[in-house]
Order: sequence, then C-alpha cells, then structure tokens
Amino acid sequence: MSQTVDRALSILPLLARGPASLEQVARSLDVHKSTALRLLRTLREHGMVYRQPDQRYRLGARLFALAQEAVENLDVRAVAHPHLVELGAACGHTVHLAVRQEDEVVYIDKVDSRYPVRMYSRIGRPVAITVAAVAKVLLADLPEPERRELARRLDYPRHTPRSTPDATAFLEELARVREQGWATDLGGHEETINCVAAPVRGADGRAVAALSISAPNVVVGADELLRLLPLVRRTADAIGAEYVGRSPADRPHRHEPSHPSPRPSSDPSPHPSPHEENRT
Amino acid sequence: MSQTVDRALSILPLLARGPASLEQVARSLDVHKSTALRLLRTLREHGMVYRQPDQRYRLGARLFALAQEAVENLDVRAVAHPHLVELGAACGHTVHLAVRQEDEVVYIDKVDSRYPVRMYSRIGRPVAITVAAVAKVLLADLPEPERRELARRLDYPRHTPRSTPDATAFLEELARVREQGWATDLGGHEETINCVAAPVRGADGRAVAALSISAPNVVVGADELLRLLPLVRRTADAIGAEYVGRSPADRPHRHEPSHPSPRPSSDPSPHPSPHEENRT
DNA sequence: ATCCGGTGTTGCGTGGTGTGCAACACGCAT
DNA sequence: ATGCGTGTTGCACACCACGCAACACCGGAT
Repeated sequence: MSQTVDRALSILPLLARGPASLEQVARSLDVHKSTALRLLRTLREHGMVYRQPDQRYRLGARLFALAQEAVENLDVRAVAHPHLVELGAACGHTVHLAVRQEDEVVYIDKVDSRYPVRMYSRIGRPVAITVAAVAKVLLADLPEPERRELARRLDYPRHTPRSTPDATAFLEELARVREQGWATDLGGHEETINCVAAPVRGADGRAVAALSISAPNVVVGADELLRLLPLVRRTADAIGAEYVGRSPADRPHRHEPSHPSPRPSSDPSPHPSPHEENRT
Repeated sequence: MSQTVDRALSILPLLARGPASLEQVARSLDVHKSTALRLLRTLREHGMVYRQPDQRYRLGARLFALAQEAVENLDVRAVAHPHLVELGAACGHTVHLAVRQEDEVVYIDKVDSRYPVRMYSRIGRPVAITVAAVAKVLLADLPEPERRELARRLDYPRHTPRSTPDATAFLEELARVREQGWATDLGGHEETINCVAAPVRGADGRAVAALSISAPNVVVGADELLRLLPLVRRTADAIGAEYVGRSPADRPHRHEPSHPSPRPSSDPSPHPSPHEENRT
C-alpha cells in the first residue's frame, strides 16, 4: 500500500539470506541505486540493518532485540513457561508452545529434551502448518468458513509420505482434531519424529496457544507417546486456567489489589465472563 | 532520511512493548489516523505486524522468522557453537558468544549453566556495552580514533557501584584489555555476577566475536573464575582458527589459502595480528 | 603511471505518492 | 435515540521520494 515502506521491507528478507551489496539490493528491488541507498540508510538508522566492514549489508541487531522483546511480552508465554519446564522435567521430551498469527503458526517457547540440542531451535520459526500437531490444534477451532478458506490457501508440501496430502485431507483431519480435542503428528514432518499436542484455551474457550511434546520414534513409539497425552492435556488446561485467571497487566484500568474498598454488591470479579479478554 | 520508512519503522519498537490500537500508534507517531493505518497495513502485508482478534496490533511472525534466520546465518556462530557447548560442559557455567554491530554488542549464542534457566535469555539483546566483558573485548581493538569517538557517544549507566563511570575510565579499561588480550566484568552489571571474556580473532587478527563465561559470585569467586581464563582463551582461539580456516564463501576477494600465485615480495598476510600472543 | 570498469555517494528537478482532512461506518455506553 | 470513541474510505494538495547524471573512489589491467 505504501510503496516506499513496501520496498524497504522487501529488503529485509533479502538480507536474511545473507549479506548483500548496495547494487545487489538495488537490482533485486529493481530501483535505482540511490533509492536503495536511501532506504538502506533509514533502515540502518533504526538498527534494522548493519553495514559490515566490507560495506555489504546484513540484518541488524535491533531486529533481534525487537523479536526478543516481543516474544518475552507475549503474555501466554509468561504464564505457560513454568508449566513447560515442569512438563519437560516430568517426561523428558522436547516441549513446545505455539500460537497462530495470520496464516502462520510459530513456536514461541520450547524446553529441550534432556539430550543436548542446539538452542534457538526453531523458536520464532513458522512451523510446517499442514502437518505439525500444534498447528492442527490451533486451526481446528477456527470458525468453519475461515478454516476452509485457510485450507485452500495453504501449500501441502510432502515432507514425508505421511504428510497431509491436500486440503481435503487436512480439513478432515482438523474435524477429527476438533472432535477429540487433541492432535498428533506421526512422522508427518520428520519421518522419525512423533508429536502430540493439546490446546490451551482462553477465556472464550478458543485455543490461544498449543502445547506439544515431541520425541523421536526410536526413544518412544507412537503408542507410548499417546500414553503421555493425559499429562499434556492436563498441563495445557492448567495453563489455560491460569491464563484466564489473571490476565496480566494487559488491563490498564482494573481495580488495584491494594484497594481497601470492600465493593459490597456489584462485584464483577468472580466470573471472568466470556469475551472479557482484552479490554482497553 | 526517508520519512515514510522512518515512521513505519518507529512503529515496531512501539509494538514490541505490547499491543497497541491504531489510534495509540497514530498518536505516538504524531500523525493522522489514516496515515498510521496505511503504514500498519503495509507492515502487515509483510508480516511484520499482526492484527489481534481485538483489532490491536502486535509484532508479527515474519519478524521472528527474520531474526531467527539472521542469527543462524551468522557464520561465526555456526562454527562456534560446538565449542560453546564443549566449554559449557567443561566448566558448567553460562557461556556467551557476542558480536559488535555499530554501537551495540549483542549476544548471538548462549549455553546455559547446568542450573535450570529460562531460555531465550538475552540472545539478541544488546548487552550493557560499557561494562560487559564481551563488549570490552570487542571494542578494545577498534582503531584508536573510532574507539575514542564511540566512548564519547555512549552513556554510562551506574548499574552497580562497580560500573564503568565515564568515558575516560572506559578508555583506560579498553587500553588495559587491548594490552592483556582479555577482559572481565566483576559485578559491573549485576552486583553478584562475574564474567571473563576473550576475543575470537578473524583472518586479519581483528576480533570478530567475543566469548565469555559468567557465574554468580556465590558459586565461584572472581579469582576462581580467572583460573578458567586459559580455557576460555584456548576455546576462543580454537574458534578463530576454525573460522579463518574454512572461509565460508563469505569473503569474495581475499587471498585464497590455495592460491597458486607465489606473490613473491609484497605479501600482506604473514602477520595477522599486531599483537602476537602466546597461543596455546 | 594511466586508463578503465565497477561500485558507492551526492545534488537536483520533477511527478508520483504519501499526506491530512472530512465524511462515513460501526460498536458501545449513556 | 444520541453521543462518543473507534476504525475505514475517497480525495485534492503539496511534499517527499524518485531516477537521473555527475562525481568520488578503489582495484585490476594495460
């Protein structure tokens, strides 16, 4: 909608693949060098890109900082984290927490299995939306038309032979998931990895996040993993309960805890009624 | 430099602190609602922001993905990571890897101590540049004028009584660090935390990254931490060696190691570093 | 030393484009 | 109903981002 901003933002994915020189950028955007220069300069002023000693451009530090800060401020994540740790300690496998944003599902927290793994893993990365257990859980309780519409838009890459092949199969799977209240991914993304996921439900009963545990086939078989399902669901429910209980700081004008007034009759608090969520 | 982009980018830090409505954004930028709307729309098209069900805006998934990808593409990080893990396993403390970008120093990798710690920690966050050991190491071998210039620009917050108080003290400290080839932070950031850091040197002998270990005072005293210094330096050197070893196609015009040309006299390479140090 | 191709940088006039305005649409509370 | 506070749309103006051309700089080749 805004040409200038549009161009500027197009630079970022470009640089994500690796450093690029001014002219490479200009050619990629199909604009004049001077234009690219100006865009890069403003990006640089905001710390979004960084100029290497060899004059080529890279993504900048501020970008990390932003992502960092945002992830930390995701309120679900805050209340969920202790539960993830607990769950991880209990079962020993990798635990993930994911949310949906537009047409993507991203991991926003993770606890590694006890085996040594590189960190970062894929926090912030979009997950394989058509196969991941967390994605199924989150998409399953979209309103019907949206679900259908979304399923149509998606691609269905065949990560493995067991990947969801097409929209029809996906919608069927989502219906099943919606029905049963949990989801699995049995080798649909990585041949040897199984996952089981359950929804974290917000105040209105909708899934605000999804919780999953993943384990390689060789460690625990699919059936054995399913035996952990109750634990996963219980944890997810606990998170949900805590989340709706005290929705955090997001509500600017709310009665102070130190408020001495007894507030005799019209006490609004006991039932945090549905759809109370985000008020401003 | 570019007003539109400038405004658009200013929105991001705003949203990093938490969700905001259209009008809040407009007021913060001091622009008309419609303008803010257009900016937000283009940001949204690029996945940089995300519109919550309640119509407020948040930072979007693409931003996380970008930050993620960027961090993973930092070539130093790739070769360094195994070494970090090893070092972490050897000493049991928290290990950090940091690089400098413009006027900031950011952690790009981390291995937690064996105590349970929240992940993410501060990867991607700018460090306290005037006190952190890694920052000292990285800034210490900037060329003299730049160092002085940078020191002048910085703020000197008093995190603790032991924080670097001002530019003069900082420059002295940097000189000392440059001399000895390593740095410490003894309670300069958090009263109870000590760090020791060493530079990872690239092909030209300049520090391309900094490696550090941190531990709370109560676990190991400062003197005891210093006893680990040789290990840190050795690890940092090992990373540097491996890094320059296989230059990752990232260096377009620099002497190949397999260069057949004898280049008889004016060979620039033999002295990589101005300060030779006893390597172990 | 001189040229040359390639790259980054600067200043400038023009027109596209981003801007603020005003009017509208919607939800919510009074 | 009425008002208020939002988010949204269309439009005319002027500003600002655009491409151009000329310059500055570097390395390599002649």
